[in-house]
Amino acid sequence: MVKPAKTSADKRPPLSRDRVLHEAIAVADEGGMDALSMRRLAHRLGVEAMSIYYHLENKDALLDGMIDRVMAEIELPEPDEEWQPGNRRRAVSLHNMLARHPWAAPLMESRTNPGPVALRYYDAVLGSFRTAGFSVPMAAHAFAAIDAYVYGFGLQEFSLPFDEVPIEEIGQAILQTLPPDEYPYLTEMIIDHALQPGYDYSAEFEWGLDLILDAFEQRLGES
Amino acid sequence: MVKPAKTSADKRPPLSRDRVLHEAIAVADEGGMDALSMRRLAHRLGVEAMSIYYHLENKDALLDGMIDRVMAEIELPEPDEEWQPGNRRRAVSLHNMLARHPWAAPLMESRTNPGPVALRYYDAVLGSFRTAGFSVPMAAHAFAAIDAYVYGFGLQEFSLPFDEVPIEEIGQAILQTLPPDEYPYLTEMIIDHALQPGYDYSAEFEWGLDLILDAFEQRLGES
DNA sequence: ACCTGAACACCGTTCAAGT
DNA sequence: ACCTGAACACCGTTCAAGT
Repeated sequence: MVKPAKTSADKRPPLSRDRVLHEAIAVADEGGMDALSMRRLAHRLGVEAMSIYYHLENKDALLDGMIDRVMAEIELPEPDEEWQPGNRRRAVSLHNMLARHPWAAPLMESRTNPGPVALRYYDAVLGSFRTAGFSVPMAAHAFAAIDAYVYGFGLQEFSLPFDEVPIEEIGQAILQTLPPDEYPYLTEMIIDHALQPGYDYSAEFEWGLDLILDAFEQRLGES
Repeated sequence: MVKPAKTSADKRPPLSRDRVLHEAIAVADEGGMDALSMRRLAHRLGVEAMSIYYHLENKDALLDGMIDRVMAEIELPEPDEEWQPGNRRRAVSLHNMLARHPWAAPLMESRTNPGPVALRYYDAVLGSFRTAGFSVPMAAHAFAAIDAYVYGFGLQEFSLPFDEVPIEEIGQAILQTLPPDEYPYLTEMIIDHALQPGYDYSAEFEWGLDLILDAFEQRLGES
């Protein structure tokens, strides 16, 4: 008997850990963490909910796997790169990753078992500071401060459901209900800054990032 | 007929928006966001789940109410206070609030309708910068950078379930499974820094905060 | 005015069973 | 080896009904 050749429409690729993780990230990217249920994910994979449990132990393992995957999207500082441009590139690419995966920031910080991708990432970043002459405590300061800034900025920037409604309308809407003499500085900020034509909030990210990087450069020179 | 005097054990105080919010915050503080279900909350209030809906429209309104309440715990910069000590005090008290309510950081950033408490907070912070001579764009920079740092730091510090297990054991556990020659800088950081007797991670927060505040002080002097 | 019971459309997960 | 169906203990919310 000859095995019948299957047409491409005939059958989906078999379920696998990889396919499940890929689709889970897609679901979370589109609809947020609330949209990611085992049942809905299974439906998108053309399979029953219970089938997922053959490839991943439970939902926690699914979340760990998703984090490991998106962390691989972060560019590492290169060994032959100066610490500042290397970490600038890393921070910007982390920021971009958080833009693609708005659900990731809170999740990354609440998981306890770092995968190999995470460990390599930590080691590369710490290495970039140490080889540039940072002391061990100073490397800890730099890692903590830069990452707190990047995650925190991403948290406010990307966890808002502003994909459809442009930020101007939000500002306008707030202005409508705002007694201007009760909140003069907030009113001023919205009118004279946030609602100005050239305003670009994402430029704010790199401004603050450079402030922090420059501050470390300075401390390095002092010691 | 005389109304019978009720003994204190006889009856709980009647349900109210205030009691619901108070208890909801307590539940989230103890068990995290996952523990907060309408049914469990109702049970703690000695009431059926549906009773809550009389006082709050739905779970979203509950979350908005919780955020408004915890934001009231943040100390505002005073009008007669210098911008730097005022914002240092504010940032530290925000950090403390996030320590008490680890669930708050991701939630605060994902809500869209700021209550009166939030508006007053924004206005007070912006006012402290403007009266100190910050331009409007510079006040925006400062607010964005400082708050990104505080929220991001709190995110990594408090969303970990490290209440019971001390951080040393975590470090030890990671070390066990870590091939030291593959991750030399990470190994060094854990052994020579994180596991040292005097190590205090919470001191890291104020170190980075002062770095950022000083950097703004400097830019102010330059312009 | 304030609270409840039953019902609906969902969850994650276990476990025995199918191929 | 890989997938499924039925079942369990949960969710948020609607709606009509109780006092």
